[in-house]
Amino acid sequence: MTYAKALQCLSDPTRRQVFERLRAGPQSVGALARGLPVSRPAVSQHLKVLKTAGLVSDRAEGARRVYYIDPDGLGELRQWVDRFWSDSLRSFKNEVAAPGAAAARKKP
Amino acid sequence: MTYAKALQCLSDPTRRQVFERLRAGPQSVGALARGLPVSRPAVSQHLKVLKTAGLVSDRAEGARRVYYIDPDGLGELRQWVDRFWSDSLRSFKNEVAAPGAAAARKKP
DNA sequence: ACATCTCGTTAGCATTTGCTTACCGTAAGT
DNA sequence: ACTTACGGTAAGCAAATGCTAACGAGATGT
Repeated sequence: MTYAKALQCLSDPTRRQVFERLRAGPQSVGALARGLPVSRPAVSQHLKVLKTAGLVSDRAEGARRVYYIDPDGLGELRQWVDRFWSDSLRSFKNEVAAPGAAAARKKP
Repeated sequence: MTYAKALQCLSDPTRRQVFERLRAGPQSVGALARGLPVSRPAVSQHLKVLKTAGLVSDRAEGARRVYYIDPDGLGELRQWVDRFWSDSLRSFKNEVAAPGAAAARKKP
């Protein structure tokens, strides 16, 4: 059920930008904010949400906090999408072959 | 860039419910609304959004419209998540091996 | 022709959400 | 001790978002 949180997190564009910037490697909050069009507190709030979704983790490094991507949350999302995609592809092939074959139609 | 729309679509819980109900097979709007805690127009609006994101398609069947999952939108999302997951897993392994090795630290 | 069923669209409303500005605690440097 | 750098949190606000109720259009059946 954690894929739901992951989806909601990654739905916001700027939050997704924050997340994608971490793809290059661990970074501090200030470094992230410097390359984004929003303020530093905004980035901090986004990181908080990303953390509660299990998408990132953080580690103290002196005065600054370094954030990095945590594969756990992304893994669950990946699993959900993968299963969904397999099922959908199968039922879609049946669909184009015999349209409405799987539908619950009252009056065919 | 369509994965962005897919993410925003699937972030809403009820919209995700609509989408997951189509997993079983093509269904009409009324049939979908009957099993959900929201009104029929709400379902109709959700389907509209899902359609513009390439996640579903529809076909006229007499007076009613039957919706079904379109693999295109989901496929792009899948691709994006897959790539992201591979990269993240790799950099995460490097991370636990040598913490901060990939980080851009000004003062090590 | 009339009534019925199905669905999309609009207007309006309540809630949520992302952002900024301020403030406060902690860590390092002098 | 004082100052500076870094980042989390709270308050407040403007914008986006999802919902319902009401209406209109097209197909089906009698």
